[in-house]
Amino acid sequence: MRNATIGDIAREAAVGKATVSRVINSSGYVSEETRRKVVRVMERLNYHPSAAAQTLSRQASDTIGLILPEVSNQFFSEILKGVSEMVDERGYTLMLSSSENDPSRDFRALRAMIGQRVRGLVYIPASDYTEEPLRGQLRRLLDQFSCPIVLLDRPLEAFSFDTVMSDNLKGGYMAARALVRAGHRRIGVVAGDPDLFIGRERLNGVRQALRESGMPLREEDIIPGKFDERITFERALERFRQGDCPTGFVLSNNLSAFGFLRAAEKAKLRIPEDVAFVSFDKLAGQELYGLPYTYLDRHETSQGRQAMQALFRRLESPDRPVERIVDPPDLVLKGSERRMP
Amino acid sequence: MRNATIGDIAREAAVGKATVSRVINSSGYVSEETRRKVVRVMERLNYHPSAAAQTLSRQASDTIGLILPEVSNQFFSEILKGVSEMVDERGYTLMLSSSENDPSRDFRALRAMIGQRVRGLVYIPASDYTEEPLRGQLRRLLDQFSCPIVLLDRPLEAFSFDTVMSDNLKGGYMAARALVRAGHRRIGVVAGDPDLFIGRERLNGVRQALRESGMPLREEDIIPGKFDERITFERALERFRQGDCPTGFVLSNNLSAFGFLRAAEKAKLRIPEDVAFVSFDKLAGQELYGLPYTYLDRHETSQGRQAMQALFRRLESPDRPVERIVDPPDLVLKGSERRMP
DNA sequence: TTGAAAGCGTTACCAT
DNA sequence: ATGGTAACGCTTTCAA
Repeated sequence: MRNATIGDIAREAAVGKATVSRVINSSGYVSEETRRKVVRVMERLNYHPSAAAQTLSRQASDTIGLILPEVSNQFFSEILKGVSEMVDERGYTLMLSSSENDPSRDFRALRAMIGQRVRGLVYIPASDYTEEPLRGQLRRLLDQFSCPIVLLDRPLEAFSFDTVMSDNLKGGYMAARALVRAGHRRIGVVAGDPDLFIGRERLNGVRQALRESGMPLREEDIIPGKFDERITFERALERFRQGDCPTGFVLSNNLSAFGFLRAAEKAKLRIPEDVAFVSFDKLAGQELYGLPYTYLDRHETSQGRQAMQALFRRLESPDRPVERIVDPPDLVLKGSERRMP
Repeated sequence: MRNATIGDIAREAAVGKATVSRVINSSGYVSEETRRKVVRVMERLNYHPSAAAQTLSRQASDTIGLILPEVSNQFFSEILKGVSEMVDERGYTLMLSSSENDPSRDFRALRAMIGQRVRGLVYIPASDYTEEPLRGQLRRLLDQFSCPIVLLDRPLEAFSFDTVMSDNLKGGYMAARALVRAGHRRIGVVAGDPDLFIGRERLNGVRQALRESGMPLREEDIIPGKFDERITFERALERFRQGDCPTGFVLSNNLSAFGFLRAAEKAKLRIPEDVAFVSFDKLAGQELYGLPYTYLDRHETSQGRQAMQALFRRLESPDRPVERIVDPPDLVLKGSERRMP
């Protein structure tokens, strides 16, 4: 049973399609009487305008695209929440794609969004795309968007899009400083993916803080975790067993924290007695476990909302200067940073 | 700069639009030579067919809709992951809406999906809609879908859609039995939302197990948690302070567990020495904390995939009998169920 | 205040 | 094997 069309409504209400259209969009002149008549018919026939037809005719859709690297990572779920809320509030519709950190899936998602002619795109790239030919391919794809694009969480150098991201340098710095203040004299780090700017940046922040504190980061105290739980687990465990460890670590994100904590447990290291840490990103329900867990709050939901706001701002004034919103994290002390004698 | 259209391609390649269309869809006859020529032009012009135009013309979209109650609840994130994976694999596109457990937002989401003329809908309702007028409104909306609908996680009685859900009765039963086996002689429950079938069902499972074990559930041992963290926290704390408590509890979902654990901590009750439990749903990263956490694994990602598979099955054979897939949870013993002397 | 008709970018039918 | 053309459901312009 076909859905009612504007033609059906027009016929039943004995008016022209144009009039029905005006009623739908509350645009142009329609006498109150006609309006009511039309509305009644629409209700009777359960009329819902076809988004596809509207998009085609208006040459603009009501869809906002969101591409993110991992749907089921709590960090991105919170971002999704922020984006989804605002999309809803403004009466848009959300098209979601997950790249699972894979550039080819990232590109596929981009192509799908182009096909949808999305009204705006919030994009968390799977990679930094600093190397050819990927970067060129990305540019070609991004050029196809005739709508605003906001980069979220991961900036893309050499592209000038509005961007909302954390202050990663400062974050790394704050985390390391917290450990220093707690009295640690040797500090290590579970580094994020060195292929990602945000990974290097956090590491740089740590480096800088340690240098300033006169205890430069040693190469052997950098555990390459790549923002991956398993890799972090393996490397951290290896490092623990090797001995001669720092007393405190900076962890680069929530997945690093998972891996690190598993490794610590396996190595029978107590937190913070045997090994202390400060991590980027909270863990769902961390408060409960009695586990001390000091972290940098990156306001994920708020960042999602900010990205959408930036998108809407640009939608309204396309010529405004490019925006880069850099959100400084908040340090939340929960005891895991402590130095035990 | 407009996106290229099929007309542009046709002109540049000096062929008819129909031919270009055949190339796009690999349908009908096109000589290899022409095909190549057309493909070359499409690549040169970065051609991406307009999804809206295709939808309109084919009278069918490539979009799958997903409506869920809470985007940022880990349980639903995992479901989202399963759905999103399959949508991707089959070359569809995902439209996501979150109702935040609010029927009016639920309805709004449904209307949006109708407008999109989605090809299929995976629907986790915000409510059971057992009462009028809501149920009637829901029916009117659902009737507008000319595509398959699969109910996920929460069944809707009086509607005969394909359904994928947990075996909640059995889950409640298993959880309570686990406590009984562990030696508990008095068992309570943090009940889910009594307005939801799944909430009542889990409670019934617990009741049944306890009755069979000759220690019927007492009214005062039912803590009304409503699947809400805050409510559970408050009620559980109240109950703990009141004293004369069961030694073990069944918790109805992950949010109940959060609230319960916070309350236990606040009341200085140790797990499982002072109070034991078995909960529905895992917690992200629970393994890490050294917190014993016995739970029922409900295979969320798999359920998401199963829902999509059911959807595709129905898409392929619309006349097959209605399917109800009831997934029994797995009990994962992690020590929180233990009875300490 | 209203309606006829053109156009949006495809697909599919029908000729050729 | 190919192309012209009429849909598809809506918006928008223009005339009335």
